[in-house]
Order: sequence, then C-alpha cells, then structure tokens
Amino acid sequence: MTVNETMTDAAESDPLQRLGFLLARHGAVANSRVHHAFETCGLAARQGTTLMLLGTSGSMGQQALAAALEVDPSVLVGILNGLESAGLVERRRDAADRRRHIVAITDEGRCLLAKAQDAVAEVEQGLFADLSPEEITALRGLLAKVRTTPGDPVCTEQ
Amino acid sequence: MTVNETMTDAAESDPLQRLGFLLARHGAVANSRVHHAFETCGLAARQGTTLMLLGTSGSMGQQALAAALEVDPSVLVGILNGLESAGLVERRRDAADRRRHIVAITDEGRCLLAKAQDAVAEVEQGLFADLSPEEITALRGLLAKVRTTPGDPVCTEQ
DNA sequence: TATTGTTATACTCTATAACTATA
DNA sequence: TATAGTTATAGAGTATAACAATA
Repeated sequence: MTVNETMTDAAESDPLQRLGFLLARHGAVANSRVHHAFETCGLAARQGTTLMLLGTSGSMGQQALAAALEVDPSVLVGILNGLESAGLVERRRDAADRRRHIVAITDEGRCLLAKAQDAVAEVEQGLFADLSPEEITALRGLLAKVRTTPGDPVCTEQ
Repeated sequence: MTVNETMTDAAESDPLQRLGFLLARHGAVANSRVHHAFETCGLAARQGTTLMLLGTSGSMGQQALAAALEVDPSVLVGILNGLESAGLVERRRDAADRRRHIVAITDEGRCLLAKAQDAVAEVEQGLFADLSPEEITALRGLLAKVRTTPGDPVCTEQ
C-alpha cells in the first residue's frame, strides 16, 4: 500500500475524513479552545500569544514580535495598544536606535500570563484527556514531521 | 510522568511548542494548503468543500448542507449562488415541501470535483510526504482521539 | 404561528499604502 | 534613501435581524 492509498482510502466514504481536512478541523477546534481560554482572562487570542512570547523572551523589538506572531507590523500596533493601555506591557524607545520600540512585559503582565497559561493548560488537558503520555509524545512527533515550513502562508479562513 | 507534565514540559522553553498551539498551527497550514488547492481550480474553499459533500451524497437540502459546512444558512446562499451561476450545482424545489431547496451536483460539477480532489490529494502528499503509511494511520488515529465533539464551536480566527 | 431560504444592515478583520521620525 | 513604527482607507468576511413564501 502506498502513502497515497493510505490517505485516500479512508476518504472514499466521506471526503471530510481526508487527513488534510481532519488536521485542519482538529487544528481549528484547538485554536478555538485556546482562543476561548485567553478570553476568559480578558485577552484577545493574539494578545495572549504575545504575552506568552514576552514571558519567555522578556522583551522584544516590534519587528521580531510581528514576525513571531506572523502578523503585519500595522496589526501588531493594535494588539500592543490594548496590552499597553491595560498595563500588561511597556513600549520603550531603543536608546541605540531611537526608531525602534522595545516591548517588555510588566509585572502585571506576568501575573495575568500565569493565569492565562493555567487556562491554556486546562484546555489542553481537556483536548488530550483521552491520550496517554506516550500518545501525546507520539502526536507531537508526528506533527513535527508534517511538512509545514516556518515561513509558510498560514490562512485561517474556513 | 503525568499527562499534564508531558504537555507542559516541552513548553517550558517556548510556549508556542505547547501541543495545543502546535495542533492549531499545523491545522492552519493544512487548511491554507487545501484552500490554495481549491483556488487553483477556481473554487473558494467552502465552495470546494460543498462540492465534496455533494459528491458523495448526490444532493442535500440547504439546511443539512449549512449544518455540515458549519456555516449560517445566509452564508450558504452566497456559496451556492457562485456554484450555481458556474453551473456546478443546481437548486431544485422540493415537491413535497415547496419551502425547501434541494441542492444537487451537476455533471459539470462532478468533472471539476474530480480535479479538485486530485489537487487536494496532491497537497496531502506534500504535507505528509515524510510520514510512512503506518505513521499516517497513527496520526489519523491520534487525531480521532482528540476531544473535539462534532457540535464544537470552530473558530478560525488566529 | 413556525419554518425555509433570501436579503439588508452593521460590524469586524485585514491588507495596502501613505505618513513620521529616525538612521 | 532606507527603516521602524504608526495611521488611514478600502475591501472582504461575518453575524444579526428583517423579509417573503410556504407549511
């Protein structure tokens, strides 16, 4: 049996059982759940992701932040405006290059981040409750083998 | 090691390595690729999915179609208008209940559907080229164990 | 009165390009 | 002239609710 047959056989009965569709659908649900977890903390999805990034890096330039979030720099402005007016992050001028803004997470931001991470962890436990630790490791490994190069266009439309 | 530790340990270094995020991201890429495959056939993503559904069922009422596509009936109108004006599907009044429209795929629709399915299969071969048939089966099985109940809210925002 | 499909309105999101301030 | 960030505009997509036809 070839790889192609493995993927198409199961699709004979229902085209939406195709592996590509399955991955897209389960990914959308996972996204939706994480989205909702952030919202319970009063954060928009990408605001939450931004806090997570800043939580490990401490501070980043807006350029790097936009690249990591895969959003246009002009979109990042809106995300940061919300976070900054809530006192969760700070924009500081880079002394070495006064064009740049260094975005840093505040103590208040770290406090909320902790809650957000708990909420996301809870969502994951709900999503993967029926998988054993071994299966979770296996899923992680298999996802890593899916050919999705970092620079890939990621469209979230349905 | 508990399930929770399995999921959080890998996230210590990079929060975007969390399994929930990974699944969301790979799903988004898969979605994007399928999206693009349909577009090469001149179909919007949900138009393609609609054709796939009609390809196996032959014909469906708009209510059932909207439910299967998880879109509002008013959104389905736009999708079907495009497909019908292109001659790919037909709307017929249900003789038994003249309020209902039965949507049926045309011969022309089946012809384009075949091409679209080839394009999607090609996308899948690209995505899963590094996975053996056994791994593909394993991935399918693991995804099936992810707790995503059918009626789940699926949000595709990033 | 309830239901099927349709239309209309307002709202959100995004992409593009112009703008400013610095280099 | 080029770059970092910001703002403004227009377009697409969506959700909500009103609507006509039929039950």
